[in-house]
Amino acid sequence: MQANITEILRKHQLSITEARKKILSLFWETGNALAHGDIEQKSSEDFDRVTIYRTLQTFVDKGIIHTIPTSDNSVRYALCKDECAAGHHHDDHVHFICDDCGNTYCIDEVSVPKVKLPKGFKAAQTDLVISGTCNKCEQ
Amino acid sequence: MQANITEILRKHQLSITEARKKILSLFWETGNALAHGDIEQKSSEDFDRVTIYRTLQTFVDKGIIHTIPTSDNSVRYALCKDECAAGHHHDDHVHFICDDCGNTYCIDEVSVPKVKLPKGFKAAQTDLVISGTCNKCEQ
DNA sequence: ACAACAATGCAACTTTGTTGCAAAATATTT
DNA sequence: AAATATTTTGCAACAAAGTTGCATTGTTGT
Repeated sequence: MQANITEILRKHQLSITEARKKILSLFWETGNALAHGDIEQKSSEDFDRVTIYRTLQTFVDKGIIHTIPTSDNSVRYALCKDECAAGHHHDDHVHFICDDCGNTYCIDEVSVPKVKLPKGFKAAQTDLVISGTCNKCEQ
Repeated sequence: MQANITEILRKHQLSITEARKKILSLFWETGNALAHGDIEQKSSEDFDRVTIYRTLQTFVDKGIIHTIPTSDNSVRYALCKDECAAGHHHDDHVHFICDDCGNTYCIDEVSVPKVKLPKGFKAAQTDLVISGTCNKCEQ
């Protein structure tokens, strides 16, 4: 696993640093998406806020993580599938944000349906974000 | 038109104030969605920042406008259709954000497709946000 | 081990969003 | 139409989020 993480960094031509290893492993451990604030809480003793900003930006640029739009001004980030590369995101799955626990999931099983846009509109990226109650909060 | 705006406010049991009239008319004039920042730019001489925050929040609560999630920490707002009421938003249309000009459109012609979620997940709201090139920026 | 390069931390700053409270505006009552 | 009650606004002060430049530290390749 630890080997796995350095491998990912290497594959994307990033130098192996403590901050990057730690932040990347956070994504692996938690499984679901993280907001900047989440990461800051879980590693504020280890790293400066600025480093987190820059690391997340780097990961997005390199196609290691992708952003998930939200309506509450707290963009979430989640690991990309292997097909994503620098500048080419292919995260065509549904994202689910639980109103209860706040967790954000990538629903890989469901893919985003193709949508026909009016004349002149060209889609580059499609984001389907569903909010509601997740399977853990549901009784 | 001006009559129209006060009518909308009255219909939602809001007192008629300069700030609300101005902000609401901004939405009518521009046609497409506005971020808080946009409104601040277009009316900073007339109103305090705080008033804009509160007014937008009030409009969302009352079902006059709805939010559009984004990946850049700048939630946009757009006018709701008539069916929306306090606490009950029914904005099941697609949103389009142009990467070029930054404009955000409500694509009323296209409605958000129903999605089947894994067991235990219950959808409360579904947002389909497409980014790319709009019909004005497309040559 | 060394030089070249990249990443980090720090400080200072800008922007964005929030809260309490007094003043002003709007609505309601008589 | 004036007086009262209620709501909204502006201000100030603050908190949180995000950015930038630069010196220091860490990483990489030879």
